[in-house]
Amino acid sequence: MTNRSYSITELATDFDITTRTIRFYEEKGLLNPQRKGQTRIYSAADRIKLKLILRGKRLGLSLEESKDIIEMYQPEHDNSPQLIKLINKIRERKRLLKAQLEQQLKDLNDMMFELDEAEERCVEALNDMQKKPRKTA
Amino acid sequence: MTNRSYSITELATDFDITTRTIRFYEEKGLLNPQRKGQTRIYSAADRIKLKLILRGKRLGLSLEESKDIIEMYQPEHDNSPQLIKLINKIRERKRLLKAQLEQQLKDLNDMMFELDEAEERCVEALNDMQKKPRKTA
DNA sequence: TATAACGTTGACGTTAACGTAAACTTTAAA
DNA sequence: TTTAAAGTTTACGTTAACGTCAACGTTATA
Repeated sequence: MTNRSYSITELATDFDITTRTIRFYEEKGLLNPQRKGQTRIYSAADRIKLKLILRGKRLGLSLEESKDIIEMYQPEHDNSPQLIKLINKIRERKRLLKAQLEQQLKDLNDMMFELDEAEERCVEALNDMQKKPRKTA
Repeated sequence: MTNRSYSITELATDFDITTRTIRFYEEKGLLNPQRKGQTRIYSAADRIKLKLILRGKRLGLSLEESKDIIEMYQPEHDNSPQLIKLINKIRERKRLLKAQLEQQLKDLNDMMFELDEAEERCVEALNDMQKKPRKTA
């Protein structure tokens, strides 16, 4: 299933990006669609790769990092030393992601708290202005 | 307390950034340290602003957005319409941050899960290679 | 007094991630 | 058969967030 193929504009509208962006990702080696003549034909796998790239972006990864991660999903496991290196790479990446998320959670909590405080201060200032009649001294 | 002041290199080493970066933030209107002659003198408040900027960066905010947020903390609440606008701005920002975090949490969970799978596949492939003697056909 | 150590202001350079425009081909429909 | 809709390559432009000089001023200390 999901063995259909996609045109470049189809993917672009699906993911709300431009065709230029998709071609750019190919330029950078993140995608390698088949060709029918000149025209690019995207498979279901290509579509998934695109999804991975965009997800990476949302997480603050660079295209290079996303490329790295994509390559982890399709190991050319020729020999065991290569496999071991890949496993370590995956584990390291997981560590990085985890640390990053924990920091972001903390940052976001702090920021939310401070925005709450700021809002409160504003509301109180408003109330004070409503009580006291004028101050247009 | 914390009423001491800081030199630019002091702040730079504290936050592990360059002095150029700090001056750049000033250029963009995010900081406005006092001067003693030509030399910049940073207050505790300036230091906090810097912290806010860097936290914003970690959360994926642009400098413009961080600037916006910083301005929320120090309202020039001249009149109530202004205050009301600020309150709405704060609430909108909170909504944005919340939505963003939820997406990131989901993205990160997904990615972790998939990396776990990838790792497992690798480990299994390794085991298979260890059992079977050779395949150097 | 000279020579570091730290500060300053330009001003041009760099990188990532695309945007934009020109010039061209292929396919399908009027 | 022309024209419109998608596709292509090539190449230069753009923006954010700094990096990297160069040229200069101010302490302070050997």
